[in-house]
Amino acid sequence: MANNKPQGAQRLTLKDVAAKAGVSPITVSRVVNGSAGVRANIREKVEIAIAELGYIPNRSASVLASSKSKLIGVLIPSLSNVVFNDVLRGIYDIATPANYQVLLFNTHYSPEEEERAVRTLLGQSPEGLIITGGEQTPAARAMLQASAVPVVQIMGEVDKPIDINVGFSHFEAGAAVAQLLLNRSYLKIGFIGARMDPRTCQRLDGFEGILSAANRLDKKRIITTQKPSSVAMGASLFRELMTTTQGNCDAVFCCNDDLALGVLHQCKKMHIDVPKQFGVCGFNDIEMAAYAEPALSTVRVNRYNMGSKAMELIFEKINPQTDEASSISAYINTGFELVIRQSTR
Amino acid sequence: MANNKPQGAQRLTLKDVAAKAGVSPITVSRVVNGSAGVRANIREKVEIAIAELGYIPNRSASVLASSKSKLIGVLIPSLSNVVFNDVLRGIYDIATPANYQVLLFNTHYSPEEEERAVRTLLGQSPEGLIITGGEQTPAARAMLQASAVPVVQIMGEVDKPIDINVGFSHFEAGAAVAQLLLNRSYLKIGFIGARMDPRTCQRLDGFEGILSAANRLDKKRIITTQKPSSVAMGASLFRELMTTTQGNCDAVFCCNDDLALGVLHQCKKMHIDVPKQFGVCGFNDIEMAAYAEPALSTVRVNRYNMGSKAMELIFEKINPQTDEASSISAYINTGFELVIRQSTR
DNA sequence: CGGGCAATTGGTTGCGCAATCATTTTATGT
DNA sequence: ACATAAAATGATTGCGCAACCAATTGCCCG
Repeated sequence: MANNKPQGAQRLTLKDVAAKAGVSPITVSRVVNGSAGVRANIREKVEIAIAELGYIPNRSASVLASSKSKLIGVLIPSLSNVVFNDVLRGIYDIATPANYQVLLFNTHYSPEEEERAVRTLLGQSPEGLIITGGEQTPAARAMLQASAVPVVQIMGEVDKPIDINVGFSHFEAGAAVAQLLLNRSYLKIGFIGARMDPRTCQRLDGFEGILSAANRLDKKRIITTQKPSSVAMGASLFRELMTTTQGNCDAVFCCNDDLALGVLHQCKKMHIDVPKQFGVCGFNDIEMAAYAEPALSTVRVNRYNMGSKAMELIFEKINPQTDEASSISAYINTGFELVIRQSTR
Repeated sequence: MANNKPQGAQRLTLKDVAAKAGVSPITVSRVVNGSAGVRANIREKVEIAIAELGYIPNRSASVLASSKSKLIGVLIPSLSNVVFNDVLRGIYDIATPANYQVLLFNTHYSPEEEERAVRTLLGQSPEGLIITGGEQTPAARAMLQASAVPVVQIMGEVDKPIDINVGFSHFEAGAAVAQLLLNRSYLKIGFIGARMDPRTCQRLDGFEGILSAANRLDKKRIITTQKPSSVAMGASLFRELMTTTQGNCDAVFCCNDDLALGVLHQCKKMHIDVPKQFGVCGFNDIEMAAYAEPALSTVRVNRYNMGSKAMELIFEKINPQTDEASSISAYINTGFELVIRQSTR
């Protein structure tokens, strides 16, 4: 039995505190909200009453009365993907000190779930929204547009931003990797991708574009799956790549580092020499990339920054510091950077 | 300029929808809440009006009026630690389909931040709380006790649970690792730990207990830091261990797999043969553990389960299915499991 | 075709708080 | 000490919704 909790304790209100402190409810409200204009001795009296009673203000009532929610809604497609950890950290690190709360939804890469989450979220009068990518359903987009709430689309560069867009061009990043591998004189370059969300597809597009321009594109070397990404999946897709191409492949761009780590592992097992015989490039630059054997070449991305910058922009919009109201440009490019280690020649 | 959003659109209310549909507000409310007892034709009329107007109910008003929030508060100490990803996934996977929302707070391993978060959270009339560990401040504990909200403490076994406790004994897990290393005839066994949160300390305690009983404990072989854990930190602490003990050490228990991966990396660099010359055991069994070289022995833990089980217990408490009101035992042991791979003989 | 009953619909009220404006108290200067 | 301004405090009201109970409607049966 774990039922050592009281039942139905009557909720304390401002009035209770006011009675105890011998002031009016509104004065208590002012103390709670830290607004100036309360004499020190009264403030103290009220604070003591609050402490003794253990009063906790009712947020719903406050939001309803003031229509200020101090709430930021965040929609991300996955909780298992480490990438979003860093983004979230960036968001929380800015939001929390400002006394804002974060309501987080996992959309599982589904625009429909995303639409549902947007609807739910807008019901809470959020003061800002951070959403992933630009593939909202028309209905979700319409709600967002109509809402008068600052919206930041993060992660990728988006075609027509709803409001603000913070991220980088996955297309260009994919192209840069293709160019890198070409420059290192790999000739039969493949691609391994899992999950294949919109941003992964953009990387593939950019990648294919460069290869195709160099007359080096062979679609047989592109192995993808809708299943989630993992190290094991990387190893498995690599085996598939080797089978499909009958070994006629000398480098691969993996859509993330987990996959690439799996490829590296599999290469060792198959006695394929990386980077001489075979080049491997990942994406994201997770910590393990530097500690792999050989160390993994990859693409570094400012995940933390995307989150923190998005939050900062929302605050800037809520509370314009500069005179020219919205000097915020629609697209903030957080960039990317090739990190060349030992898995490519 | 990114200011393509309308300003101050008057918020739609039940009344607006009611007027449009030609019914009373309360009927609209019933449709919105999906309660039975609305004739199909009226329901449809209302639904059309909702869709045309794009009405979104105001959650604060609803919570205030009904004191049902459909909100679960979650307090975790870190967003960067992968461990909590899995826990969170477990929580969300149960909460979301039940139409519950999750309000997540990062306490940064600080009981003070935790207390603040508890206060904030209780102001939102949550229907359940999931918090990490049992080291709440007295004030936080008191608020929690007084709140009549189901509280689940997760991750570790807790001395005196506030309400329900889901986790496993880190003490026993640490002891089990010590016993394992002893059994594999390692004699000079060390410990490497970062962050040193309460659960890590419990693992160390259990570990020391066994070594001490076997007369094999040497505190010089225990290297810890308060700094966060990482692969790099593992390598660094290992170097420190080797310096401090002048190489008089033949195995190490790392408080998590990241650290252990760093140790493995450093061993390779220093040409130390794992597992013959030196044994390494990690903790958590993250995916990379199996793909390390040599594959890492570690301790597997049901992280996802801790989250999902915690949520299920909250639902059970909110909405008792069984007749015997609270047949929930105070402590649910999610267990752990030694996973022996190639980094130990 | 009508009586009786269950199912459906609506009116009123209050949830707890903050905005607004009115009132009282305090400080300042002469 | 008094006038005046300035600051602090209080009273009233409404935010949008659901609970509660009352009124109405439709349905089924004889």
